[in-house]
Amino acid sequence: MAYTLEDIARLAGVSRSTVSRVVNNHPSVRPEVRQRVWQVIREVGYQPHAAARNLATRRSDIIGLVIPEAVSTLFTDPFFSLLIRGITDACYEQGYHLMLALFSTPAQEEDLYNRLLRSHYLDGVILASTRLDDPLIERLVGDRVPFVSVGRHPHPQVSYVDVDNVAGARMAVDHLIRQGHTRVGTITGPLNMAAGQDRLEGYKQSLAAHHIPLDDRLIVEGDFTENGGLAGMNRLLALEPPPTAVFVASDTMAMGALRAVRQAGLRVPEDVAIIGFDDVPQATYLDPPLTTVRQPIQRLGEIAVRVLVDVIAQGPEIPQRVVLMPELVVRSTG
Amino acid sequence: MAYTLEDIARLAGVSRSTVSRVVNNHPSVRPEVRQRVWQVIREVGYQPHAAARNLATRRSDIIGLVIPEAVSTLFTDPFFSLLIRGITDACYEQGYHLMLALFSTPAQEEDLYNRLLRSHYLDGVILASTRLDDPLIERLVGDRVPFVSVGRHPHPQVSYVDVDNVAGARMAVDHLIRQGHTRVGTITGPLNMAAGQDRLEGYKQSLAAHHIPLDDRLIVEGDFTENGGLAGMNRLLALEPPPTAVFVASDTMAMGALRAVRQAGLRVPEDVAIIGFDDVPQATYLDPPLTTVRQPIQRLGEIAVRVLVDVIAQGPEIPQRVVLMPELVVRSTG
DNA sequence: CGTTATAATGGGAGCGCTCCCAAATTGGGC
DNA sequence: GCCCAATTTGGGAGCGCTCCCATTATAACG
Repeated sequence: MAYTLEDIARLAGVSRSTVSRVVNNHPSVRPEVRQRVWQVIREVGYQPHAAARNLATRRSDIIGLVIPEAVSTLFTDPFFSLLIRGITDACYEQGYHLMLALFSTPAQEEDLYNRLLRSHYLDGVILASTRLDDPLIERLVGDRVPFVSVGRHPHPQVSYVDVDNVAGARMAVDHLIRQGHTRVGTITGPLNMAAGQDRLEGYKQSLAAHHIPLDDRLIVEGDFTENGGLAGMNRLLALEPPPTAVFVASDTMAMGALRAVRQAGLRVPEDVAIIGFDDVPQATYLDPPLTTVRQPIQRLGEIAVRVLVDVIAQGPEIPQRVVLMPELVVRSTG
Repeated sequence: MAYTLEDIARLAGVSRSTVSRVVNNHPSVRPEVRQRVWQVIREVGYQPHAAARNLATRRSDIIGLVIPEAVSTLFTDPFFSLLIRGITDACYEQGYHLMLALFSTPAQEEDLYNRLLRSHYLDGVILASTRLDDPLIERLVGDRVPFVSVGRHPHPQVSYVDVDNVAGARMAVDHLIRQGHTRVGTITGPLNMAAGQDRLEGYKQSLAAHHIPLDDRLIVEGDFTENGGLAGMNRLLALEPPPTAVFVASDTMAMGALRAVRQAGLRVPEDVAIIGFDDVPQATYLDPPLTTVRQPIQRLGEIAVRVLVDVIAQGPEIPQRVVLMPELVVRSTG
C-alpha cells in the first residue's frame, strides 16, 4: 500500500497540513521542519495521489491535444511532429502534462469528448487541424471548456494562435511573379480549413495586385497530403498550356508535386517553378531544395500552450489571439 | 457549476446510490427508475467527475504509452504510426484512454515518471522501443507498476509482446542465400535493443546453417533511421569486394540503403539485393518495391493493450509473454 | 394470506488531498 | 518580563464518487 499524507505526517511528527504545505512549497513552515518532512518523503518515496489532489483542487494539470486527423497522417506529416514538439516542451515548462487524444472513429471522438473533456479530466485543450465547420468548436464554447485553436477560427469566443497565411501566400506568389512568371497555378489546402482558405486568398491578392487575371483552372484543391500534391500537380500539368510556376500550399504537398513533375519528365525550376509552405526540415533535403514560406511551427505550439494556460486562469470569456508573421525562404525550386 | 450525483438524485427523486448504480450499469435497479434517472442525466448533461471516481475506485482508466524516442523520429517512422494505431483502437475497445507520454529531456522523463506513474495517474503503461538496459524497466518492476513491453525483455518479471525476430531474420537471409548469394551483409538495428540483437542473431544462424563463414566486416550497426541505413549501406559498398545482398534490419533503414545504392550508381536487385524488415505501408510504394519481413505491427499494439489490461487485473506478478510469427514478403528488391 | 427468500433502495463511511480558521508558538519592543 | 502582533501549526470540513450494509419493497410459495 502506498503512503499517504497522513503517514508522512506521523513519521515526521507533524500534522497532515504541515506536510501538505511542504509538498506545495507554502512559505509558512519552519526551515528545520520543512527539511525533516522532505527527508521522510524521500526516504519512503512518497508521491501524492493525483486523483485526491485533483478532486480537492478541481484541476488536473493535464491539457489535451486534439487533432481530428487520421493517426496515419498525424504520424507522418512533419508539420505535426514540430508542432507537438513545441507543445510538449512548453507544457513541461508550464508544469502541465500533455495528453494526446487519438481517435479513429466518430464514436471514439464522442466518447473522448464526454469522458475526457466534460468529466474534468483535462484542464484545457489545444485543437489543431480542424475544419472551420467542425461542430467540436461550438461544443467546447458551449461547455465553457478552456481551449485554444492552432489556426484561426472566426467564432468570436475562440482563442487562437496562427501565422498570417494570407501574407505568407502573397510573399510566395509575389516572388514567383517577380521572377517573370505570369501563368502561376496553386494547389490549395482543404478549403474548409482556415489555412486552406487564407493561402488561396493570398494567392488571389497577389495576382490582383499584379493585374494578372484569375484563371480558375489554375486553382486545384489539395488536401495537405503528399499524394494530394501529386494528383494536383498532375492536373495542372495536363492544362494547355500548363502553368510555369505553382504555389503549393504545404511542403508535404510540394513533395508530391515535385514527384509529379519529375515523373512527367520535366525539370524544376526550369520547366515549372514550385514554392511550398511551412518549411519543414525535409524541405532542405529535397532535390532540389525547396523554396518555401517558413512558419515557425514549433513556436506556434509553444505559444498555444502559453495562451491556453492563460485562458485556463482567466476563463474563456476573453478570447486571446496571436498571429505570427511568416517569411519567404528562397532555395532552388522557385 | 456542474451537476453532481446528488443533484441528479434529487432531481430524479431517488438516492445518490441509485444514480450511481444507473451510471455504472448495476443490475439491481427497477427498469422504470433506471429510465427516469437516465432521462434526468441526459436533460442536464450530467457527466461524473473523473477525479472523484478515480479516488474512490483507485483506478483512472488511463494507460500510458512511453516511447523513449525523440519526438521527431517518433512522428516520422511509420512503424510507430501503425503501432499506435493498433494501441488506440484496442484501448477504445477495452474502455481505456491512452495518454501518449512525450518527453525530450531526461528531466522531463524523470518528472513524468514520478508525476504520472507513481501518483496513480495511470493504471498501467505500454513501453516500446526501449534499450535492454533502460533503467526505467527496473523501476517499473520495483514500483510494481503494471506494464507491458513491445519487444522482448529478459527480466523475469516483464510481460511483453514481440515478434520472433530471430526467425524473421533467418527467413530473410535464407531467402537471399537460396537466390545464390554467398556474400551477404547486414545493417543491424541498435545492438542494445532486443530487436537489433535478435535480427542479427537470425542472420548469423542462417549463415551458419548454410556453412557460410561469418565475416565481421559485413556486419554494420545501424540505428533504425533512414540516414543510418544510408550510412550503413555506404560502408558496405566501400568494401572490397562489396556484398551482393544485404539484410537491412528495418524498412526505414532500407529506404536509406536504397538511396545509397542508387547514389552509388548501382541497381537493385541486380547489383545488390536488399531485404528489409517490418513491411510498413511505404515498402510497397518504393521503387523498386521492397522485399521484406512482415511483422503485424498493428496487431502487436492491440495485443499489447490486451495483455496490459490483464496485467492490471491480475497484478504484475505473473508475467505474460506473446510472440507472433513474421512472414517473408517477396517483392522486387531481393 | 402469512412467511421467507429475493430484489431494490438509502445512508454512512471513506478514498487522500486542500483550504480555511482557530489555536499555539515565537519574537520584538517597551 | 510582559504584551501584542506575526508566524507557524493542527484539525475539521469538504471535494464527488463508490461500496458496503442495513432497510424496505416485491415476489413466490405453500
